[in-house]
Amino acid sequence: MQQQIKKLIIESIARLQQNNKLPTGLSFVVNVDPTKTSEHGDFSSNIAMLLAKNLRLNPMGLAQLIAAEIPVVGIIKNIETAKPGFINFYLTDHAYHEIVRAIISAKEKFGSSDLGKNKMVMVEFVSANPTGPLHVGHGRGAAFGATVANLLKTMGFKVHCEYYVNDAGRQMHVLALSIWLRYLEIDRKLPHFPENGYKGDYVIDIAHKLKKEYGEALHRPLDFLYQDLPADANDGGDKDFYIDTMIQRVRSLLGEKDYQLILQAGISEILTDIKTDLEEFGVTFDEWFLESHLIKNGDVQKGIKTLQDHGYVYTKDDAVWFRATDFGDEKDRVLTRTNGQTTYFASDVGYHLNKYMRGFDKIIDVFGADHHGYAPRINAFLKAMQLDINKLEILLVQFAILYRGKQKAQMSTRSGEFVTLRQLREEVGKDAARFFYIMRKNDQHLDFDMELAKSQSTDNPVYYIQYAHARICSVMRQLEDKQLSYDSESAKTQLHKLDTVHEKNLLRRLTRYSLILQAAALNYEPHLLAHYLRELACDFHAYYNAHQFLIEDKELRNARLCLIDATKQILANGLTLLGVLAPEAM
RNA sequence: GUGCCCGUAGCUCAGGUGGAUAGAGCAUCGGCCUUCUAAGCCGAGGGUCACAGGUUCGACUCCUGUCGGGCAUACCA
Repeated sequence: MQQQIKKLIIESIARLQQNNKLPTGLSFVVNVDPTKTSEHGDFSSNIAMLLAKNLRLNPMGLAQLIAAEIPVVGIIKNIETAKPGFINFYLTDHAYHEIVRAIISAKEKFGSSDLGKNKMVMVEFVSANPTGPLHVGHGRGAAFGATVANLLKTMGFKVHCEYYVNDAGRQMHVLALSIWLRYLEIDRKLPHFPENGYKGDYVIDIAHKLKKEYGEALHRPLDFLYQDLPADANDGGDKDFYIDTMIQRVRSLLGEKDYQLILQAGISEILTDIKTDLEEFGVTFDEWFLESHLIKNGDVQKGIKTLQDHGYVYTKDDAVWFRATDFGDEKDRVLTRTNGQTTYFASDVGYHLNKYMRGFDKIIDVFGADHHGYAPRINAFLKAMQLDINKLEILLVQFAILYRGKQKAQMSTRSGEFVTLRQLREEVGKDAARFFYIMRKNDQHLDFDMELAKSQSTDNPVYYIQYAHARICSVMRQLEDKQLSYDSESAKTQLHKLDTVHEKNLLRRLTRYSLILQAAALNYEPHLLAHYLRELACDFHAYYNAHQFLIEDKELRNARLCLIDATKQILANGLTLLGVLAPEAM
């Protein structure tokens, strides 16, 4: 409808130019916006004010000139000009009814479009290190990424969801060490657990599984391990040096075969846990991409070598550096460390190279906010490789701060004191969690109040929306009890019966759905949809309280039921995109 | 110190590429269940859009500065 109105305006201006009422050769962009209040009609354009500026004309006069050239036919019921120079368009009732009919016939497909033209989009999200269960911070990335992916799919993009598994870095060794020490602790007391080790209970669980499977086969004499160890942090030493020394000793003590066995067992346990956790959260991936795979298949080295060939690499202090500062980063970045090992950044260079090679039209990285310093680095690399920077979209998800009432819940993977995503789901439920996570803009801090999410009351927007859906289902269920009928076919021609304020509001709201969906998808802003659904539910609840649907008047009953049927459909469509159930009864 | 994000009602937040009288929800106060689910509805109060300049027909929105908060500034991932 917006497009139609835009076209009408452009045609009007063209006619004015032909009649020499306006100069030719103007360049302008026509804006047509939905109005905030129905007093200003349904859509409004500021074109007259924009043109008046360049032409030095009176905006109001120009608005009237343009408006007078637009025929009042088709979807247009009326055109008015207002104060500074707005042109306001009023739609015919027929245009509104058309939307209802479209919803009823398109059903769950309503709102989707082919805007994406089957372009391939990769969305990489969550990508939490496989060193422990997902916590509530990861949950936000999961909900956000999954919803963005859903939205893009309905816009006709081909979406590929990917989880990048950092299974190759130092933290994996820390994990292996932590597991092995816990394994030993089952049978004996150890002098000290590393400050920087993973202290969560899940490590102990994995240790017990190893014990069950391998018995004491992984035991080793410990004299060597604890002999002349450097001091740990609790003794005023360096916790990294302490744990690295220990890892080295454990590797030689266990032998590479047994060491890898422990490490792989750890990764696979944790990864399986993450996978089922996300599945239960309604989040699935097309691919779990391993960092180790990237190293094995040579993509990391390939990335470094290409940079080298272009002369963007130098050696300093026996380390290999990328000249990131030449491409807008604040400092140069190490690719290969003095000890010969490649950095996380080197892996990411390889990974992004790999992503670009796979031929996606758009690549979206959803990062936690703590990675925001990372964007310039990646961009520097892309520029150096002369890859299209605009293909990559880095979306930052700010932290979710968990509240239990007014009490803040702190989290840290190392200390083992954190609220996991699983705990959150068990406490507030999947629906509330999914909704709360995307309720706020992604670059906004999120105060997640668990008490509120749990409460089954007015305060809770999830229930408010779901309740609207359930209410409509309930009405439909009671048709038979009351020995009434609903003829959806003839209802389509009886919509003119809808003329109350509540009905107009609801119709108006329904016409906005497609626009909101498009904005939410193309700007990666799922919160727009969440807010819209709340407003739609609000319009419905008001309508419900003001009027009866199951009434004697057959035509009016048909029309009203048709309207709430369409409302139900949009509620269901929207909730589904957000990963929230639309219950038939509550 | 430098970079990024943020500052809107008592609280939590919306306010596409500048638009009309700055909006929701919670909380507060006052009403509505012999009628389709009261997990609901109706009404009221509540604001120097952090502050100061600038750009223009018009600024919560864009620019500059100041103040305040968060995050980041590794040869960790």
